[in-house]
Amino acid sequence: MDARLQDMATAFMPLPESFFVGSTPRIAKRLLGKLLVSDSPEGRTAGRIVETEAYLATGDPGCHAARGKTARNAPMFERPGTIYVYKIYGIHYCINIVTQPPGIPEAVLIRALEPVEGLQLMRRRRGVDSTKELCSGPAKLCQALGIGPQHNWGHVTRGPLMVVDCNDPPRPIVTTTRIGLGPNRGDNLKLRYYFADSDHVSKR
DNA sequence: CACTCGATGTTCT
DNA sequence: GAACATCGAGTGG
Repeated sequence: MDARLQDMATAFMPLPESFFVGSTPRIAKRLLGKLLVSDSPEGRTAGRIVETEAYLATGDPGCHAARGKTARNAPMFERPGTIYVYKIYGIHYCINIVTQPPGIPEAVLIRALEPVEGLQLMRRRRGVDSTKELCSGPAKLCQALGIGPQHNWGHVTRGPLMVVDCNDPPRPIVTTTRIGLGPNRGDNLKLRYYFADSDHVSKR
């Protein structure tokens, strides 16, 4: 294997399942700065994770699994690293990564990316030009990366959707309340995390 | 800028 | 029926 291929292999080595073991808020913070890489027949798209939210199995009425297992939330009960894609408001998709052992439904919602690779493909899929508009929201980034129901039940350690460490230096993180939850649904819990200096988060 | 509202499928009351 | 981990078009300041 020549040096260039070696670099590629290193650069796109997915994080191991053990990365997704631990307390969910901790994993949500640790995911900031990692790359989400999506391969499809149209090409590769990738972005740096700059905003996440944690959803907990207990004491969190905003969690999709707060009232038990359903056909929709069943992937949340699987192994750490399992991909949970759901449809919201009938038209958009959002992606979560499971963070607890089987039977404990906790996950991290990926809320925003800084576009890194395949920006032209992202623009085509999104129908917008502005780089800031490509991935600055949970449904926007799914559209930009071509994420849909075909990825549900998948696992981020085995393509076509992977989380990759690129050894970025640490950056200051803001911890605050989650977006889009109504009253009494855990809207007071500080389980949202984003890079303070990022221009690509969904909301300040 | 801020705000309202429509799109539309699944889940829950 | 109503709510929903959203987005974008439209309106008004």
